[in-house]
Amino acid sequence: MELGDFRAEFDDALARNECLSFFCSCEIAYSGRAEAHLAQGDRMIFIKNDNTLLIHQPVGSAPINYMKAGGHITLKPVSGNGQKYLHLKCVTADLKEYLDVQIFRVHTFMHHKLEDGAKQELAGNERDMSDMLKENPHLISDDFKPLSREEHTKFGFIDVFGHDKKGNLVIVECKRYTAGLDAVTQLRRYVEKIEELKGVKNVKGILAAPTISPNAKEMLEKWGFSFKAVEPPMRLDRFNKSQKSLVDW
Amino acid sequence: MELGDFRAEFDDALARNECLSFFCSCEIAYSGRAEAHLAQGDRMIFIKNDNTLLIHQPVGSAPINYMKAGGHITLKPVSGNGQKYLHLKCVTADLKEYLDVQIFRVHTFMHHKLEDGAKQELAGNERDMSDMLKENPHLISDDFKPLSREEHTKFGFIDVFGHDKKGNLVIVECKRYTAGLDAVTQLRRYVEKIEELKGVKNVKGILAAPTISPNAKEMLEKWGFSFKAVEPPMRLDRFNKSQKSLVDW
DNA sequence: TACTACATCTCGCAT
DNA sequence: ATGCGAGGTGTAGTA
Repeated sequence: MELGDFRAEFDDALARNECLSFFCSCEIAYSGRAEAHLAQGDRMIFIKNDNTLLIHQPVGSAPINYMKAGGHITLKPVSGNGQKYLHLKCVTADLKEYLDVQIFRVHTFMHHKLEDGAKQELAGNERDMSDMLKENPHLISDDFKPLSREEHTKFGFIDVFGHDKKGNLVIVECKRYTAGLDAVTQLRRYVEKIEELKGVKNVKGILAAPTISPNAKEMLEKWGFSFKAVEPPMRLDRFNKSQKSLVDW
Repeated sequence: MELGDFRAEFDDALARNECLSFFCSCEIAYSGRAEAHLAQGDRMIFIKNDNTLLIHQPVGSAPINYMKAGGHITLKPVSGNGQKYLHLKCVTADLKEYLDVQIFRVHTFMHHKLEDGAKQELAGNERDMSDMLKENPHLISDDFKPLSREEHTKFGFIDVFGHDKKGNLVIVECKRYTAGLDAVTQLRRYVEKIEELKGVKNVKGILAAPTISPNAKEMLEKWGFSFKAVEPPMRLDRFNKSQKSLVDW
């Protein structure tokens, strides 16, 4: 696609607040929270309604460059060093971040006004897991009595909080995947804070997750906490519902 | 765009391992690490060389749905309930994750073979910050003598490790942004492990970051550690280099 | 492969 | 706005 034509259509689409996407050959520089440079190559570039700008290489999940919503976007022709190219620029409102793209060739370009008010519903996150543990305390232990869930304190928030028959306070930290060292330190922080706050010493810490890493287990036991193997809820759902069709959710 | 035409062109482009991007009206279901559903609306869909699949709503940085590289992608026509649509499906090789997209309308479509072997150079990450502190130990204190950087141990890795003139071991944990509770617990874990490993008690913990949150500071001081205000390196670079042009990196 | 921590993390929620 | 933690986190580095 000829660069002049591209520029005219780009500006027009941008002015109408459409979404834009194009494949191009470009070179990229970013300056802001870090400094980055990417040599010339083919990429796909997206610009959204809110001026979010995403640049993707032909492989990988994460964008190689991006600017968050609200940036100021411009596209200017440049002639220099015997070559012509377009300079796509995006600057944040506070002028702290810059993205500069030298566009040498545009392979294909499309733009359209997109309408979408839908929000994704999601099941099987950590919140659902703590719900499950509060509703099914036997998954933790026979004498666990949950009192609250997602208790917010100024030093963090506790997934499930309760007590046992022996009068111990019990704090449960749950993770959907293999619990690591960070999960243990997090649990420890909560336990110590509750002990301090309530002025007691009989606070039990329980880490509930499908699995735990060896080092984390070692540290957990050293601190007198315990691990309880618990599957995250949506895995159980799928097992129980035996292959219901995915399209009709 | 007519759905039949789209399908033919889609299959052809996919077979040739091109990158594909299109705007469409669709409804989405995901099942795998969680269960998700997104009602009908306009989105942009990307498919990369490695079968990475990304779906973006018209606003926001993160994809609303995605499948990582290596999935098996198919597009089939469906007639049912008096309506016709296309069923875009992506399944991981281990069959543990499914993405199902009902495509009701395709607004625009493009595809092209992208060639890109470039890798991004990036400066100003945490590694650069620990480098800076090792090279300029006075940023920590006048008597800090660094010994190693990014020391890997089985219980985590320490950003900068050294000692002072009084013979204390010194562990520096650095963060590029405001240090929070997690940074303090991380530092504490390293300090305690080193004390245990070396059988000593004189290990000083220092948290180096541009700022620290109030709760984190409270916890830091309670544990006898200290905070040192340090700017991440690339901010200094920009200040020192006084506005060098961004395009010529 | 598993484990660990960073990320220009992003996002949501609560203060 | 800031603080805090989850995320279908993704990604890199290492044992």
